[in-house]
Amino acid sequence: MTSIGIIEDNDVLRKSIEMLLTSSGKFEVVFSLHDARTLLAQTEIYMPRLLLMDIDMPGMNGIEAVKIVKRDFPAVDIVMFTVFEDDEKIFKSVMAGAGGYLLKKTAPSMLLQALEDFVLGGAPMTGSIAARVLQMFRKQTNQTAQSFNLSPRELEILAALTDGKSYKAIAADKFLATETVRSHVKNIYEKMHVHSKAEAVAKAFREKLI
Amino acid sequence: MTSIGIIEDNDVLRKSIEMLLTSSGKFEVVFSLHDARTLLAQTEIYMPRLLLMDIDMPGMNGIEAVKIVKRDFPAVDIVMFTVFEDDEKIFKSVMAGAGGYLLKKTAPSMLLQALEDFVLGGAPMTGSIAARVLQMFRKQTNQTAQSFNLSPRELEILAALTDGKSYKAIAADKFLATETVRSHVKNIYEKMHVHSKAEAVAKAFREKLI
DNA sequence: AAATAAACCCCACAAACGGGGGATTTGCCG
DNA sequence: CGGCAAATCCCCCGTTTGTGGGGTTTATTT
Repeated sequence: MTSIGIIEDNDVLRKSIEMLLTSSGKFEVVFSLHDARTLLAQTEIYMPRLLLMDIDMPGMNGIEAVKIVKRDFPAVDIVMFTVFEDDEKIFKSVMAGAGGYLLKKTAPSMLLQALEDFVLGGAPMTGSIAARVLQMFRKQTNQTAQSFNLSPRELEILAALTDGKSYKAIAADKFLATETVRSHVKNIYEKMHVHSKAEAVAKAFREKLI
Repeated sequence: MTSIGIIEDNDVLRKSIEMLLTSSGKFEVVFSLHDARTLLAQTEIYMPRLLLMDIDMPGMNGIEAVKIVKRDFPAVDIVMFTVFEDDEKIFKSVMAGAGGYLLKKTAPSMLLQALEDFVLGGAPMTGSIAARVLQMFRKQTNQTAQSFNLSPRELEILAALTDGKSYKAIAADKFLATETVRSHVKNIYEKMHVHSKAEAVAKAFREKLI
C-alpha cells in the first residue's frame, strides 16, 4: 500500500480520484485537500509517499507548493495533475522538483497505471508532455556553437581571459612574452568582432565557447 | 497505416517486432534491417514515417545513425529501442534527435501502444527513462544563483559591462557621471571579489546572474 | 536620533589595455 | 615552390581601468 495525498480544488474530481485510488487497493489516501493551506502540516503528520498536486488552485499556486514541500520534505515525491499543457508550467514544475506530470484528460486507468509506475521508480508523463520535455531539453543544451575559427592556442588564451587574467599573468602561465599574448588577443578580437576583454568573455559564454 | 522501418541486429527479435507491428494492422513495416549500412538508401526510397532503431549494432552505432538520418531526412521520426538504460546513451540519443526511447524489456503490448502514441505526437519513454531525463534536465538548468547582494543599480551596471561597454558609454547611456559608474563598479568588484571587468563578466555568467 | 545602504559625484596615479604599425619561424596545402 | 595561417616576438601611443582616497543626499531600519 502506498500512502498518497491529494491536493485538488475541484471537489467532484478529487472525490473520484480518491475513489479510484482507494478502490484499486494499492493506494491509501491519507489526506485530500481543497487547497494548499494546510498542506505542510498534513504532510508532516502523515508523511505520504507521494502527492498528487493540482497546479491551478485558490490561494497558493501548485508549483510554489511543490517548491516548499520539496524544501521541507525532500523525500516526498510529487506528481503534477493539471489541465495545463504549456511549456512554461511543465518547465517550472520540473524545476521545482515535480517527479511527474499528468494531464487531467488522462484516462482513469492510465492514471492509476502511471502512479503505480511512479512508485516503482518511473516518471509518469503523458506522451505529449514527454515530447515537450525532450524538446526543451534539447534546446537547453544544444546550441550550435560557432567557434569563430579560433585556433587552439587562441582558445586557450580566451579561456585564460575568462579567468580574469591579465596579459602578464597569461604570459607567465604559458611561458610567453607579454607581446605574444597581446598579438593573440588582437587576433581573437578580430575574429570575434569584439574590442575588449569583457566583450570577448561575454561572447565566449554566450556562444558556449567556454 | 503508419510506415515504419526497423533497424535491429538481433534477427529473432527483429522478426517478432515485425510480426507484432504488422499484425496490429496499424503499421506497415517498409524495411527491416540487420544493420545501418543501407539505412540511408532505404530511407530515401521508402520514406517511412518513423524508424525503430537499436543502439548497439555491428558497424555503425545507432546514435550516429540517428544523427545522419536526422540531418538528411529531418521529417523522419526515430525511436530508440535498446537494452541500455544509462544516462549517457539516453542523453546522446535525445541530443542526436531521437523522439523516443524504449527499452527492450518493455512488454510487446506496451511497445505497440507507445509507438501508436508517438505517431499522435507523444514521445514514448519508459517511466524510468522519463525519470532520468527529468533529472538530467534539472541538473542542466538548475544552479542556485547566488547574487552577491548586488543592488538593482549594480546589476544594471554589471549587465552593461557584459555588453562590453566602457565606463563612459555606460555613463552616457544612463545619464550618469563617469565617476558614478566607476564607484558602482568598485562596489560590484568588492561584492563579487573580482578585480577586473573580464573577471566580473565571467563570474556573472558562471553564477547565472545574466 | 543614529546607523546603514544605496545612489550619486570628484581627484589622482600607476598599471593595464586597444589599436596601429611591424618582424620571424614553422608547417601545411596546392 | 609559393602562399598562408599559426605562433612567436617587438615598439609606440593614447585611452581606459583599477585602486586609493575623499564627498553628499535620500530612504530605510534600528
